[in-house]
Amino acid sequence: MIDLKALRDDPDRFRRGIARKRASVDIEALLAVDDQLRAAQTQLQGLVAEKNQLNKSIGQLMGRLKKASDEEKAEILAEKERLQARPTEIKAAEAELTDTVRDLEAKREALWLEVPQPPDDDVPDGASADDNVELSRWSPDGFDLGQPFADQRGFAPKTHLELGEALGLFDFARGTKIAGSRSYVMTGQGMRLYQAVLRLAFDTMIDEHGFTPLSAADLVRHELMVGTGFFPHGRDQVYDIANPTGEYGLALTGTGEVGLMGYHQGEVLDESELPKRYVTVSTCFRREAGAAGKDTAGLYRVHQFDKVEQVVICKADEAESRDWHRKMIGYVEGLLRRLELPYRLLQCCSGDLGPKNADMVDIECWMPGRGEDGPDGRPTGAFGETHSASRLYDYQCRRLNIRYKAADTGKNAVAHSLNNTVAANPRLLIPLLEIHQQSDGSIALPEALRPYMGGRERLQAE
RNA sequence: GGAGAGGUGGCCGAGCGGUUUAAGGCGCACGAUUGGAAUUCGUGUGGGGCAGCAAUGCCCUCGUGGGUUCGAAUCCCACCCUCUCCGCCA
Repeated sequence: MIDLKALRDDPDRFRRGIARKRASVDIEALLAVDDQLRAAQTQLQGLVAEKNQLNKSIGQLMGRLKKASDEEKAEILAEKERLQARPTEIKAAEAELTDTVRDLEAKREALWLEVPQPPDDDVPDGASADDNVELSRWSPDGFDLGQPFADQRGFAPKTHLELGEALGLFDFARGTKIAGSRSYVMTGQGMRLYQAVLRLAFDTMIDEHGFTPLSAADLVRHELMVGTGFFPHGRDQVYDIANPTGEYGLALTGTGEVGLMGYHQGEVLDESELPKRYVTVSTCFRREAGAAGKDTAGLYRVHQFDKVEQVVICKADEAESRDWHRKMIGYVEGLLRRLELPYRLLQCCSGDLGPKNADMVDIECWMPGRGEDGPDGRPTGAFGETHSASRLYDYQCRRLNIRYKAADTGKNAVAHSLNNTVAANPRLLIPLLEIHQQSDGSIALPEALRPYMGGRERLQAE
């Protein structure tokens, strides 16, 4: 939700933002409704003020009634009759105006919610993910992203599906018995690896980066889904449990961000408490509506998964927001390096940002078993998105009503928020298995994971 | 699931149709007193919105929404939420 005052002051900035995001939102209609609404409000308030004044007089008059003599009482009551004529008159006009105001408020709200956060000026312009810009890439010693896997390692890579089946790490056939398409069972050392990656990611955020671990609910009120910006747009991606008795139901969250941001919903924090840095590991649920037939095989796109997520709530300062964004991306880079996984940073273009973001950087890991098939009928490898770092400024905190008392002015200000994946499984297991596979079909485990794997150095058929 | 209690400002708490622009207290801020402090005294102290260059004025807000009334924290209806006890339960 954008700042309406900012829109009034500089509508052009928002017009540009809408064009850059390839959105179609009627700013002119919003501005017009806003003008009408404020005029009506002013008029209504004048009427109510007059009514209140008169009623106050009546109140004072009636206060004298108790001590009054009989003839004074008659006078007072007659005076009251006379005085209450005008308030009665105002009431009728007021009712009509109130309807107008409510109607305009609803219209304004609907248009207002549609206005996306303008992308930052340094976000490259573009229509879709195809226009995203690679910022950097990294790969561990001994792996060259410019060379085919087979050429540098001396054998053709297997896909994570083939590896997992051979090593007994997961089971799709039985998974679908339990939960239908896009479901899976992590088995044996596969389940252990799954947890090892999450634990490494989680512990690193706490011990090395000072984040506060939280466990908030994954089943949350609709109100919070609206506040975090996943409702109403995106509702079709959510497993939603309508409440048969009340206005609000519950929904299963698609990311830990929802619970973490909901923690401070409606609060006024003190500036000295900021920044708030939270990390959680949560189960995420996504319908993947509209993705039918896409990435159906394997662990890439599933309905239920687990994710370590980081969130920062900081003061309303662009430089500080930008600084946190870099840091939060840096934490992930550190983790991926420790996991010895080749990756690249991708600057999302304006058209790929979504309504909430001023800026978004995706991190993609190299997955040798993904991508188009080569001449030998085997996949040639491709980058696949594993992380997404969002910078939202005050857009989300305004919806959630998360504010803080500014130390210098003493005024309340809407805070800024950011979020980024730390590790999402099972997807991150794809590059992990595919990159670290050996010619004998075993998986060499990066050193950082070994303590979480009972000291094992590799996974092999047992 | 059964039974009951309750939602008032940062917190505690009074009010139960009109002199309430929500008493009183605590906390907090500023000021006075003091050599400095404690004490004491004084002043101020929620949020949202509209108008205005501003000072300021006004409107809304006593869980939420509706109703009765000239007038609602107070009366009526519906809903939401919280707590306690019993039952069930990882």
